[in-house]
Amino acid sequence: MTQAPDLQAKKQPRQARAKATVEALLDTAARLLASEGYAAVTTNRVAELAGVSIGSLYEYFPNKEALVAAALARALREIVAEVTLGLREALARPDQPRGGIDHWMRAMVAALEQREALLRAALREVPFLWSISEVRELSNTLQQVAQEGRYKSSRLVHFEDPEASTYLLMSMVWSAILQAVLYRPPHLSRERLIHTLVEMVLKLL
Amino acid sequence: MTQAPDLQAKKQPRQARAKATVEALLDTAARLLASEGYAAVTTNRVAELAGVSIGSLYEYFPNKEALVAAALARALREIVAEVTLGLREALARPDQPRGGIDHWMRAMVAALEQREALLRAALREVPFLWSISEVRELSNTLQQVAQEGRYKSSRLVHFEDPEASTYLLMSMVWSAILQAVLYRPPHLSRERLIHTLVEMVLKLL
DNA sequence: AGTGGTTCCGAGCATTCGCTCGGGTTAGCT
DNA sequence: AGCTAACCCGAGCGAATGCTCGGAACCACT
Repeated sequence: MTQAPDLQAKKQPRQARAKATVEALLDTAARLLASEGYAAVTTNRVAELAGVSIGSLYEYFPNKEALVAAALARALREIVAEVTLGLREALARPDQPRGGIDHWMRAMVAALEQREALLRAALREVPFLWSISEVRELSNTLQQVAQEGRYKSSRLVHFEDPEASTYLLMSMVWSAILQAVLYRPPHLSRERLIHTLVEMVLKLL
Repeated sequence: MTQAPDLQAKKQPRQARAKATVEALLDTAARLLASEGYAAVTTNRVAELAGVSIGSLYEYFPNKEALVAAALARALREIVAEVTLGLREALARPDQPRGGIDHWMRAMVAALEQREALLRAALREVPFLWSISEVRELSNTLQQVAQEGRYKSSRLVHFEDPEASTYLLMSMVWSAILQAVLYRPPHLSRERLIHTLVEMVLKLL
């Protein structure tokens, strides 16, 4: 398998001007990846579109991979934050458990749909995706969030193997939503997806 | 997004000698993709490792993408065949429904595990994966297999929306297995995965 | 105004890789 | 044997791309 590249940031921007440069580079990299795919993300092009010279790019990122990794890590952190917030809101609702689960599902769908193109390109084309720490830790993070939901809600999962069940249930729901958002199966609208998933989860709890 | 490349075969091998050449190229491409990732699959390298000249490679494949696509399509057809066979065997078992479901799950896990590295590289790195027709049709094919299983088994799924439910259930189980095989979560052994999945599916039927 | 650190610049180097093309070799047939 | 089509060969072309490097411009501080 391909060797994991160096993803460490090279240098920290100190002045405000430099911070803006780095932000512009990250934005442009993400935009380009989402709209034209990984092959279109060339360092020269990113620098040009960001209104920055290629030399400046290499002041803050050791190589191309580190740039893309930073852009993806930022997007992933946003997603995790939104899903976590969604769970908190879900637990606060009076119409448990259906209302809570429904709300949480919608939060996940929204978080993924907002970044649909970026996620598609990342998952399908970025070779070093799994050497980005935020990506590797995602499933653990999600599992922790799910466990928290299980503890705090009044309902409990009744399985012989609650740990594996929670992990699998979360993993399955997440995969199904991701799949549906990215692949858009023609006969499965967003509403139908959410409703069916809610029913299935309720049946399992 | 990147434009879909031409994946049509250029010319058919007629003599046995030529057929062997094509097979060697497909084998080598798959092996290289599985062991070193997509970046390592260069046409010159594939030809060299296959013991064939680069000129001969381009006799039978119009471009690099078509070569990789052909190798992946072959692997996918094998997987579908094994999963379909697994369902037939499952339906013939006396210990329904648990024994059948368990058997089918094992068939899926085995089919995917056998090609673990190849699938990992394909799913993570091959940019044009979704312009391969066998890939695009996979989820439909699987759904049809699942529908067949639902009809032929004595048990029926009792959902308000049986079509969406079957699709989602199949999609979720498939994703969960694929996920588990490719990412090998540390606390989820094969046995634990299969057992938990069987329990969940039984609970949903 | 001087100074040292920070930021920015962009032409071009070095390398890689997909693919062509002109020509040689082999198989199958009469 | 002679002929044609199928098959095979591999040096090298052309284009793309990651990244360097020497130096200019800018900022914050005294």
